Amino acid sequence: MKPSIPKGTRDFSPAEMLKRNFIFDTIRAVYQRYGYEQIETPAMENLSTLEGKYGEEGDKLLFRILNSGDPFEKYRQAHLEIKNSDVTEKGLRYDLTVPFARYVVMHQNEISFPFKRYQIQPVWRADRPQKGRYREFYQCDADVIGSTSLLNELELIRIIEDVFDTLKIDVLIKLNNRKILSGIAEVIGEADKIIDITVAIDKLDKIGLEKVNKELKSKGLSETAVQKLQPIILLKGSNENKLESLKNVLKDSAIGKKGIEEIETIFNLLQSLKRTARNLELDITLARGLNYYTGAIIEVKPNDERSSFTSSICGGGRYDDLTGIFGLPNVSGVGISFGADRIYDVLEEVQGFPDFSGVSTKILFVNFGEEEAKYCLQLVERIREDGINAELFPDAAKMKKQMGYADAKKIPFVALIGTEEMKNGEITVKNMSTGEQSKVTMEILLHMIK
RNA sequence: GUGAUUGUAGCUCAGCCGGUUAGAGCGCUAGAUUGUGGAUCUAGAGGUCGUGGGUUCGAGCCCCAUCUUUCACCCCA
Repeated sequence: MKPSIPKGTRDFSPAEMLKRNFIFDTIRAVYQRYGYEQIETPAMENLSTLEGKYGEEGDKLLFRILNSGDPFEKYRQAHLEIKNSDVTEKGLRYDLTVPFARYVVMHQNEISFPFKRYQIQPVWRADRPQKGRYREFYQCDADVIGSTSLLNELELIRIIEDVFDTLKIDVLIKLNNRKILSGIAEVIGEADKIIDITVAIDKLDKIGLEKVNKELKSKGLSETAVQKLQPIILLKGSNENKLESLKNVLKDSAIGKKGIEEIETIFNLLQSLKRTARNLELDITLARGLNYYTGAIIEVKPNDERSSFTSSICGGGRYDDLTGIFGLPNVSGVGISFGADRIYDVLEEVQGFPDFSGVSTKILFVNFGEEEAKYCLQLVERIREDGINAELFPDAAKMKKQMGYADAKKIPFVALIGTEEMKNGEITVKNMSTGEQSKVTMEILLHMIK
């Protein structure tokens, strides 16, 4: 049979794993520097945990796992109609936030709040694959749960800056607040249509004002409401200018004013760190994940001409009551998630990966035969004791084969030890990039390849 | 879920109007070179033309279905 893998999934070869680990290691190091602790949760969750948390669309994109055995058998025999819930009760996780909420509720007695956790694991969505969209991809989440302080929002923004600074990706961080969106819906007299409004204006960049207005009307917004909305969604200028305008627009909305206050607090905190925040933009058309965000909404996009990515590579926000549905009310959380696979694609486009040659094996010992190999084994052990990656070729293959192996694997040094070297206690070492070759002692060799 | 698009050697791709035994470059293996990789030369291996049907005297090429690739919509990391 011809081997294949499921649609939207990928294999990762050694060269790709070096790059992927560069991303994971960077994010992990930053998370740890800010005091976040790692957890993992199972690949599969009970469907009761997942269903209804991601909206109608999300439910369709859940991978459901068929119960083991032949779950259809008894229904078939009795000629009964079969419902999904009869044959599947588990599903692959769709994101890391909902499983985390479940984790917090189940482990609430072991956790001392506020709990700062990070989690780097794959998630699965039965989406049609396309640019930057896979059916299996890694999310790198950090959340703070059990604290309403806006210092957490500030910290997450600083984490985003640190990660992309380290990865050397220019980004634009967009910030909004769900309370501002609620305020806007309120002042235009369409408070109950907030989801329709936010979904529509979120597309402003993409489809333009005209189509946004058309969508708004098709969702049942009145002409006057749409007209009232125009100056608000077209707000331009600096963050300060936008905030001043919004204060005026939302002066009669308590919730709207609260949202403005939160945004201002975050900006002020950033300024107190003497950060210019030039890559931080207040964007009131930013809606995202409306299903559980209640306060801050964060989205990060690449800001580099060489990248064709217009979709987000990191997103997040505050959700006031995510654990409520699992029976633990009044616990607020705020978090972000880096999309590792999209960051990978961006780094490829901007050629931002460092050179990984020589990060693996530093020296290969050529195998000339049983006796020589046995002798080399001790030397390889000695080199590894110093923490240097070294290997002995397992077969007494032809020199051409062994040298070719070193070449293909970009191993910078090759040691050749035959009967002559064994007798004299020497090591013939060849520098594979210059072609130079010399006879040295172990001490000198260690110095050379360190 | 909707609309396009792709599939020929390990990889990148040719393949004429439907016509005999499907080609190239790179890679791979072996040799030139029995203790020396990359460069060169020589030889060799490697194909169910994604899969299953159909049309035809004849299909890599046309038709249908299906899987897959890529892209857009919806939605999203």
